[in-house]
Amino acid sequence: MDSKIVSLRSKLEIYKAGSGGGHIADCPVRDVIQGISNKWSSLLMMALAEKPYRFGELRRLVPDISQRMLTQTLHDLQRDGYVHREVFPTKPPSVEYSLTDLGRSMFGPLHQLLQWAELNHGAVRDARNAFDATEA
Amino acid sequence: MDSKIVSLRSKLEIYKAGSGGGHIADCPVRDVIQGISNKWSSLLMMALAEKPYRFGELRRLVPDISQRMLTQTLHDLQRDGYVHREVFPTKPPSVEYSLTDLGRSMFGPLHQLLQWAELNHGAVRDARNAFDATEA
DNA sequence: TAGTGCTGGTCTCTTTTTGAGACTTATATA
DNA sequence: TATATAAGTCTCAAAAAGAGACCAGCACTA
Repeated sequence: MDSKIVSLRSKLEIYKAGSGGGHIADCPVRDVIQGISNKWSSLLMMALAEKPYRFGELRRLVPDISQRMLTQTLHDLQRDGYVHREVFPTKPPSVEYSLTDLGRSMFGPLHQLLQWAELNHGAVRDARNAFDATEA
Repeated sequence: MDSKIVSLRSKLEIYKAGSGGGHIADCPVRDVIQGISNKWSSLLMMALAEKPYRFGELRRLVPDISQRMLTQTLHDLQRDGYVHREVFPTKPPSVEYSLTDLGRSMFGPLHQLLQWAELNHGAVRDARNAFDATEA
């Protein structure tokens, strides 16, 4: 058994134990992971890892995100310290979003996962097709 | 510029290009990532990476997941080929969930991200506190 | 000078997703 | 006979996400 896995498991146990008054912040791993486990976070991290982008550029880059969710996801990423927001006093004012050091640090492992996805999407698609064929 | 990032970026472009009739499956990376970027997937992967678990055990291990979402998330993980579901003909029948080879393969990079979260939750918490202090 | 467009959003409304919790079926146990 | 257990499903309420109108301030155009 990998000791690292056992270590993460123990974090899970901490939360499990406090089923009475336990709050999500009691499990640090969950607290951090749930901040980036949503539909748009990893996609925006991927874009910003390439280079800083302005609000409108991100909107065009990810055409199926609503303005509302783009605002909110960037706000959340900024709050967690992954993204820096800078307003330039142009007319009209423009806003640039870029990764912070913490954001670049987090993108390291995230990037590994994205690469796995790129390499293995075939296997996942096949599994999905096989599953759908047998259950339907 | 890291050529790997550019490579992933090009995948994003493919989807961007097809804004007319583009479907999410046109971007393989997004297709795979969105299957695991949700509230419970990584948590259940983390649990099952330790050892196989039965339905009721998982429910007790993660006390704040609803039975409905546990069923659905396991179903989705099984559909994507990460999880194997086995029914044992006991009375009443019991069901065991375990990782497949594909699931273990995906857990490699996911685990790196979980470890990052474990190591850096302090920095994230600090960033959050600082942000909340200035905006309030 | 009125009209138009650009910026980066917010506001409201509708649809989708999630959560809470009762209910099920078949068997074992008290 | 009453109760418990397993692994769910079903229904209804609450929360989150998506669609799209709307906003302010300024520059450019007609």
